[in-house]
Amino acid sequence: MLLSERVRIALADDITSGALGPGADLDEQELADRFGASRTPVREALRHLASVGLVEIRPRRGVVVASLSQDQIVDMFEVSAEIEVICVRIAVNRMNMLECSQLWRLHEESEAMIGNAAVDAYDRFNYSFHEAIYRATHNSFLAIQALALRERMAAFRRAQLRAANRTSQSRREHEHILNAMRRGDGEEAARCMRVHMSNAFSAFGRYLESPKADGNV
Amino acid sequence: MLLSERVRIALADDITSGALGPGADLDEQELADRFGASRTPVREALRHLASVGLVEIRPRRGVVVASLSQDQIVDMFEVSAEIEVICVRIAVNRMNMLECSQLWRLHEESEAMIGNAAVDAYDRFNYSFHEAIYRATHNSFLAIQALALRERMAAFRRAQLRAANRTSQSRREHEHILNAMRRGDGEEAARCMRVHMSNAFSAFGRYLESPKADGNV
DNA sequence: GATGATTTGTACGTATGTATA
DNA sequence: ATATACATACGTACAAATCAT
Repeated sequence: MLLSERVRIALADDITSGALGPGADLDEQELADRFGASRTPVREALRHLASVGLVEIRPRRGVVVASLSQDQIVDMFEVSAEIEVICVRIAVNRMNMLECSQLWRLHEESEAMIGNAAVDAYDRFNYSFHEAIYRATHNSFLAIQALALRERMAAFRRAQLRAANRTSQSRREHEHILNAMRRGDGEEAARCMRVHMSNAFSAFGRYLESPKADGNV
Repeated sequence: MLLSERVRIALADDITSGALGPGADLDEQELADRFGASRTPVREALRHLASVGLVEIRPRRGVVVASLSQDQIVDMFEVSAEIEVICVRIAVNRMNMLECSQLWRLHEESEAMIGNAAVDAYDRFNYSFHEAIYRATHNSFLAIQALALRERMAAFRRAQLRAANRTSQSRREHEHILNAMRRGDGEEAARCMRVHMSNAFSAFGRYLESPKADGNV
């Protein structure tokens, strides 16, 4: 694999996991030293991260981890919800039995992950669950776009999961979605997904208000 | 402005305008000579174009203008249609009177651009028209995403407009959309937009079959 | 406001991996 | 299968701009 790819993946992990918080500046030379590389592949990795919105490049002034205003986050949540609704509606019409059963299996496995102790495990499951829906659309382009947006919002999603009882409620909502999907009721599945996303957003809002609402995240 | 930015914009124009066709290979040194720059900024421009999907980088094997399979194009059209539908539905709920009147003004100006003689002018109008709808959503993130996708599909959109009578039909469809929007009927506007996008796609399909259907575009 | 230090932007050379003969 | 040619990937050096003093 290319060195620039390795750097990019490592940095993306650090950002989406929260190890590198919003606003943290990313010195090219420092990163190069850390990865035992030169500045060239580091630069290419940073440019790529900028194109997917994880970092912000201020020409000749350095690169920082993207920090979004509340308005921007609200906008992203809205788009994210609409995309998820589209995906589930299309998936209902196109998924095959294997894909449907895989979704149920994932859902069943998630039963062991409810509760605030296993938020990280539930977060990973949640990622797989939604990704499975994306794939069930049989539209690769849509799946890639949806996945990219989810990746970009990883930090916020994790935050909302930590709200009180959110994991167990999230799992119940998943079940409603799956039941509608199994019946082939696309409109009902879409409605359930909309509710699911709306609740996630509300939980994120409560999270924002509790610790410190400084307007940026 | 940064040199790499200038190169990127120039190349993006060449690709979306069709001057550089799908599959054309983009030699770093050659481009560097053409722009009077070194390979470094050219490389960064190419990386950026790859991230928005306009070119394809095959590691250590060179960069070519992206050439999409028919399946990929179908997928993109589908996503594009869904995005447009979302935008118009949201726009109906959020646009103000100024934005509404601007849409109508644009629409009226387009009357002079129907017919196959003015396809380029109509294409530019069409871009502005849909962009105005994006902005009327008052969701910057959505507007940016929608615009990026439209840019990426610029070549295909131009192609479908050249189908017989497509401009005049397109304009009529715009009028239906605008009438529903003015009435504040989001669902009807969404339906009209879906029809509009579907017809554009059909026109593109006819275009694909006529000259040479080699599977790639 | 000027000057030095630091960091990015650009240029260029070398090495590595790919494709072709 | 081996070797050769080639373009890219990476490293290094310099130039230019920003910032700190």
